[in-house]
Amino acid sequence: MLALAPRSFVASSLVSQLQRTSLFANLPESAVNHFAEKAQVKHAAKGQVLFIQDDEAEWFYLVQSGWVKLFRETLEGAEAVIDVVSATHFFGEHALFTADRYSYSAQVVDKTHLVLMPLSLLRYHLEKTPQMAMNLLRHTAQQRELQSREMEHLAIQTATQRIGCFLLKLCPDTTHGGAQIHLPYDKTLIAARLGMKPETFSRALAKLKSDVNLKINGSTISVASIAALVEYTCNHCSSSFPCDDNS
Amino acid sequence: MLALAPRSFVASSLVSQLQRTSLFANLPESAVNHFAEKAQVKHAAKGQVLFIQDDEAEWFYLVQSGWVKLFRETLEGAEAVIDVVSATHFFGEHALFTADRYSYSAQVVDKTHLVLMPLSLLRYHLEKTPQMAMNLLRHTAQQRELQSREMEHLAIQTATQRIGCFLLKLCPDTTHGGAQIHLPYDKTLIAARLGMKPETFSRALAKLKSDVNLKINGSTISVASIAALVEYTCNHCSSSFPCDDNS
DNA sequence: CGAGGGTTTGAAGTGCATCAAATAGTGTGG
DNA sequence: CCACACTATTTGATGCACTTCAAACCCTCG
Repeated sequence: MLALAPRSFVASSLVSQLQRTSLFANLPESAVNHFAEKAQVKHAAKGQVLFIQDDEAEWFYLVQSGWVKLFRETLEGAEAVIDVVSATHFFGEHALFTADRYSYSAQVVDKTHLVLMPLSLLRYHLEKTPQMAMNLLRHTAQQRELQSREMEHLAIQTATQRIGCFLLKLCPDTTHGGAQIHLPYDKTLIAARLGMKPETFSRALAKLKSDVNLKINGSTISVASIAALVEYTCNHCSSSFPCDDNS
Repeated sequence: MLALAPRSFVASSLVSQLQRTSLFANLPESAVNHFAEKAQVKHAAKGQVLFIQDDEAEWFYLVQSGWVKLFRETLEGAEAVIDVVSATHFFGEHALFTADRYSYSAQVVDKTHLVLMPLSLLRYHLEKTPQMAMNLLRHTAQQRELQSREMEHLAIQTATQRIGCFLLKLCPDTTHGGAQIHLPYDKTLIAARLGMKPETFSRALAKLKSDVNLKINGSTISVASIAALVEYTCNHCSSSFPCDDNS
């Protein structure tokens, strides 16, 4: 859920952008064009709320650039962050299966470019274009897989280990030895994303720093040894590193 | 994820059983027959392991009766229970999207009747029978929805509240006032299912008992006031009761 | 009746949250 | 370019929730 978009993503045409996403891959060009015609591009600033839980759902969203927080709130004001999505990722599409209501809220957390497409069009093409149903099915199944890993993490890992896992997903796969990474968004938001409080995040990151030899400078972190981080983190997870390869 | 099968489920013919599941509903009869022909019925005793994580996946499973635990294990032996499934529920089908390997282990926790069907047949019909793809898509999307609620619970609810939610799902929807319910499986397993230790479960249930006036007799529990339980539990959740209506 | 697993209870420790306050960092208007 | 205002982050002190380890209890089944 943390993969970053290729640099060229935003620069290319809308149709070509769509074709490079999991949902529109290998679709008849006419279908992709149909979506591109009905699409609306929207530019949103930090803090803007795109929709809230239980809203009637009309659109689903593709992120071109930036970051969007997907979350739920309880009556008491506690917030559960479901996901934080970036370029090439979709959200809101699942409202098709929840009586056309969004089941979470979405808020922009950084300057963001979005593509809005009608859910009705998606529904139409799910029926009409079998490849689209297969694409969405594959996509949804993979999301479910990722989610169930996160459930496992919440249930059996410590805060420090969850942070380690988060950092590992930010390391380029090709890297051996060490890596220099950059936190993609607010530490406060990362904390919420990992199911902990900001104070806990701060302390747990400090612990990780001393335990596996990190250098931390604001939101830039250099990992001396990825192997050490893997050992620290992944031994307490059911999957072995790298665990995010959806082949 | 806790819905129980109608009593008549096991008694009916295999084809009719299939047709009453979300995956086979509204399918051409020829397709359902095709699955029924290739299906194997299997009877498994408590403790039997059906497959383990990373096994090559050949079958997906429908539960006719009994209970099956789906879980993952870490190197250290910690166990995360993904789900505990009963009659009319499927599992193993998602291996289609994870390179034909199961991504969790499955163990029978009570005398269980299963129907095994080849994943290859499912793959074939997903391509050939659009309604089947739509059915699986709807099913997967709903599972994802349920999962994300559980993630929320793990992140922001206390052990006691999670137990309250679990009990509420066992109450017949139609009930007003009070209800008498029966825990469907081991308390130890329920604890694991809810992401806590058996000791914690025991103590948290005792707390719930005194806080919302339960009567507990072994695995039989009577709830004096469902409303009280709802207030205790659902105010700390983003969805309002009843939250499991997938319309 | 006895063995073994499930369940409860107790005592002590750990991890995370909470509340409060200090510090660092960022963007703004002057 | 600087000072201020505001937010993000860190740090400290304390409390609660959950776990751990250990032992007792209970229940079922051979």
